[in-house]
Amino acid sequence: MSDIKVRFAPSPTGFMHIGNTRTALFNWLLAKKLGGKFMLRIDDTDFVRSKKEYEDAMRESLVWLGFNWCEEARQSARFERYDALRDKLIAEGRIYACYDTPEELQIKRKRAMAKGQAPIYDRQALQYTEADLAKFKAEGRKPHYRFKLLPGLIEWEDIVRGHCQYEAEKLSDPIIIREDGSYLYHFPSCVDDSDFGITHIVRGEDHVTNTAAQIQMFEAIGGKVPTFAHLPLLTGKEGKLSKRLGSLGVRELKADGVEALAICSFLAKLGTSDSIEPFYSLDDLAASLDFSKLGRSQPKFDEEELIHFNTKFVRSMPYALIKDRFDVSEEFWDKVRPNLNIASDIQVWEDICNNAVTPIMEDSELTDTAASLLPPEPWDDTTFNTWLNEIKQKTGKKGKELFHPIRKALTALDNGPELKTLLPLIGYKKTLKRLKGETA
RNA sequence: GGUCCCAUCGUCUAAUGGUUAGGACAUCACCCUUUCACGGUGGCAAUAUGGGUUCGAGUCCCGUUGGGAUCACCA
Repeated sequence: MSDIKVRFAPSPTGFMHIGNTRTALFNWLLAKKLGGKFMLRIDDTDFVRSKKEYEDAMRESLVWLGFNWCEEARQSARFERYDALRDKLIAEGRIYACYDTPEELQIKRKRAMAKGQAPIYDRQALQYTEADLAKFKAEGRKPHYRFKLLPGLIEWEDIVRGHCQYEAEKLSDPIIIREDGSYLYHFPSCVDDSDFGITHIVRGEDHVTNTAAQIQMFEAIGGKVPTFAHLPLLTGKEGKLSKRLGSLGVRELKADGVEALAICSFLAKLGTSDSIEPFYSLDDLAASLDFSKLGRSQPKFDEEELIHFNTKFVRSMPYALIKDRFDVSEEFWDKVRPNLNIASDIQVWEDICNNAVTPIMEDSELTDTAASLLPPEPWDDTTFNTWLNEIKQKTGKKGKELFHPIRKALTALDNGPELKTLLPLIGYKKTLKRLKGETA
């Protein structure tokens, strides 16, 4: 076992959606491919927005998707650890108190931008006088805290972006502790990644500038800087699709009959030079993972395409994947699956073959004739053709006029598997009754 | 506006500076199927733009245009 370890760190402030899923997927696949571990971390430092309901739903989605995790942590249980490191860094001068109000900061930002300058924090807090401090105290103002970035070039080798570099001077010192004392994302995330031995961080490219700041944070807390991979963000027709704007929930997709593995196959290959094709196990998908095949531009995610792909996925899905979900035989599945749109439609066909169907009579004359000519069982491979030819001769009907009324009488549907394969599944008795217009 | 990133068929992408610019998905046509489908075979379809470097540029350089990210007391 290698010491490779990755994590998926959702904040329980919403449901699992397509953007989340992609991030989790790439992390899981990387761990699998490298023989490493995948851990789940609940980033619930935002008490206001974090909800148990979301957390539960997230786990449920993760399980459904097949992303099993071997370890779990929760940030809200680790405040003592963060506090200790916070105090250490405050003592070292790397974390400093600020008393600007959000309004003041906003004004500063706007003013800087209006002047064509970078809207980065001016570090006024580093120049407070005793008098300033006394005044804030008298006013009852509470501080928030920032992490002080050291000047210089911050560099890293990104698995997907290659060499990356930022000048620390052009970045804003990130706020890491709110006025109410609660932690923001940056700091706990670095502490945890360091403490839990995370070796690779795979996330969306909306985090690249965060990475620059966090590299200094890892160094400040004496942690090892992990290897980063920043995935190009998915875009939709309406613009970007991120964990905040992402509207396409995994639960909804599941409810619509989209297979977990279809989602994974699709997301893993979208934006790569591999063609999007069905993978019927996550292990196979992991084996095919290759970051060098990822493009650098932002792929468009189209739900229609996913749905379409899912249909293709289902139609060649092996029996092993559905045998515990539906009570049908392998033979039945193999015969009917080329006509399914979603897997659960197999139930519809199961019912048509084994339960009562009220036929739809389009051409009674034809179906009556068909009934009178229906040969008794046992049937063999030639039975259907022979039978149909007799109906054709007797009625003079052919093509669609011949097939459609029979199909409607037998299945009450417009389309489906070949009648030839369907007939033996329905059987003589039901066939005969339905041709006569009886519910059977 | 500062910083960072991106730009090839409708979509995802391939192409050591030399290819008829390739593949996949979609689409269209045809074939198979005595029906709808499934399946099979083909066709259509692209280097954003202006300069430069070079014998030769999708590829290297500069500009322009367009897009995205970030600059939150969100993550």
